[in-house]
Order: sequence, then C-alpha cells, then structure tokens
Amino acid sequence: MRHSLLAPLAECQTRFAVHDYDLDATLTSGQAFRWEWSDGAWEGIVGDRWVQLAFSKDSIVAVASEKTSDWTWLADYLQVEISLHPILSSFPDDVPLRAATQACRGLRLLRQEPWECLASFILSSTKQIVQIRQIIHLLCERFGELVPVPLGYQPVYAFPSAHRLAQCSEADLRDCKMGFRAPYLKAAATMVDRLDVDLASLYDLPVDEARIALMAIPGVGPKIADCVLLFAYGFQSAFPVDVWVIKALRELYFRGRRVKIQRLQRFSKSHFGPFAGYAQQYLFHYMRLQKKITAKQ
DNA sequence: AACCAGGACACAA
DNA sequence: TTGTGTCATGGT
Repeated sequence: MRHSLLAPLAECQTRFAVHDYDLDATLTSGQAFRWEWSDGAWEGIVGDRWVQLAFSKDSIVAVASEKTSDWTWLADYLQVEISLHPILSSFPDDVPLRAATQACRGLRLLRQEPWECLASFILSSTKQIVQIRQIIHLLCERFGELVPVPLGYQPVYAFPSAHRLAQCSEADLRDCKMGFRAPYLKAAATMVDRLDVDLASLYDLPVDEARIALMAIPGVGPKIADCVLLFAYGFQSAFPVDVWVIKALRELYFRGRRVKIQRLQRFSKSHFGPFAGYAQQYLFHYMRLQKKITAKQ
C-alpha cells in the first residue's frame, strides 16, 4: 500500500463550513500563484506549511502534513469567516458587475503574507500569470526552505525570505527568468530585510499612508501597491488597475473610449463603494473567463 | 509569427 | 503634469 493513498490522520485534518465559496475561482484568479490542482484537490504552501484543500458542498476540507490543533493561519488565509452577501449587496446594481458576479459567484479575496505578496507582484509586471507562476516556482525551489510534506509527495519549498533574497546576486535572480525585474526584487528584499520598510507595521496605517510606504519600494508603483494592499493587508477599497481592468472599465463603463488610468481610479472610488477591491477582482476574473470562452470558439 | 502579458521608471516636452 | 521608449521573457 502506498502511503499517499492512506487516509490522513484526523489530527492532520480539518473542515471549514463555508457558504458562497468558490475555491477554484479564488485560487485561479491571479491573487496567489503557487496553488496546483492535483488529483481532485488543490495543493499549496501557506507560510511554511504544506496544505491540501478539497472542496465539497458548503465545506472546505484541509489536510496538513503535520498534526495541527490551531488552524487559524489557514482560516485567516482563506477568509472563511467573512460572508459574501454584505459585499455583493453593497455593489452598484449595474449590468457589467451583475454579469461579473454571476459568472464567478463565490470568488473571494485571500489574506496573504505581505512579503510573499509584495515580491510576487514585483515579479508580475507585464507577465502572464502562467509565467509569473514559473518564475516564482524557480525562485522557491532555489532559495526557499524545505517544507514538510506527507510521505510519498515531491519536495516543496517555502517562499524565500527577504533576508535570503537580499543575499542573492542580480544574476542569481535573473536566472529565475525574471529579467528586468531582478534589480527591483533585490532592492525590495534589501529594504524589507533592513526594515527600511516595516511590512508588519503597515496594517495599522491608513490606506493612503500604507500605499505611499509601499510605493517607496523600488519596482512598486500604484498598481502593485494596490495589489499588496488588497491581497495581503485586506484594505478592501484598494483597486488595482491592470491591463485587464482597464479593458473591463473601458468596454463596460466608458463605451470603449480611451480613458486615463487616473480617471479610472477616481471612477472606481466613487462608483464601486467600500468593497471596490472585491468588485475589481470580479471584473478581472470575469474578463479572463470571457477570453478563455471566446478563444475556444 | 506578430502581439501581448495583473508595470515601473527615466526622460522629454 | 502628461506622454513615450525601454526593460526581459515566453505564451498564445
């Protein structure tokens, strides 16, 4: 009997009751880049722990590689406590947003670790999501710490610390296929490691101040700052404007006209309300789903 | 085989 | 302040 086929120990397993939770949409919507679908379940690394997630009706079953009594690290990451209804009902009742929320109902925002999120999005600029995943995979494999996995599984690695990446040469980083982003990542890692920016302190700041602090980091402009504010710190008014969101807003709200990004930012603030970041994520994922559908025809 | 990808930055006008 | 070229890589 192969170990990987054995049922996991009860001490390694838990179940979260959820409503309106689309795990697939959540893990494939370009917030996090390390989840892999394998044999009917999602496998990933949260912090320094391996975890497997299986979704069944109204519950998520999680399996860890080691005995676990406190699961708050995962409950927090997956945001299983929050309910979607107040968010969706806060949205303006317009056609585009209705279509987007229907197309991927149950899509959630994760709550990720700030350094991994920051570094990942520094690597994301003008890259397709598949390529971002490849870069991060190489980076973790080469510079991340080994993470315990169940018997029979391939070795996996934690996302490398800022301290570790600060020690890398630019050439080491370029070898991970990140191109011109290498000096940005190295500089960012150095700043974070030296506490020139204290990522842990940004939770307590007002959004605008946290945004300014993030944008002081090399390679971090408005868009990447907004991603980190939204996906790591939980500032749900943050509204990342990337090429997909530009397309969505132009086509769906501005009759295809060419609109400046700054104006789109102001529009999002006034139009989508306090959970604008959620609206953004629905529009983003919706546009990418649409493209997949039309590409198949 | 061109075109484009969850952008940021230095520089020009 | 706003517009343009550049950066590196590879998917579609």
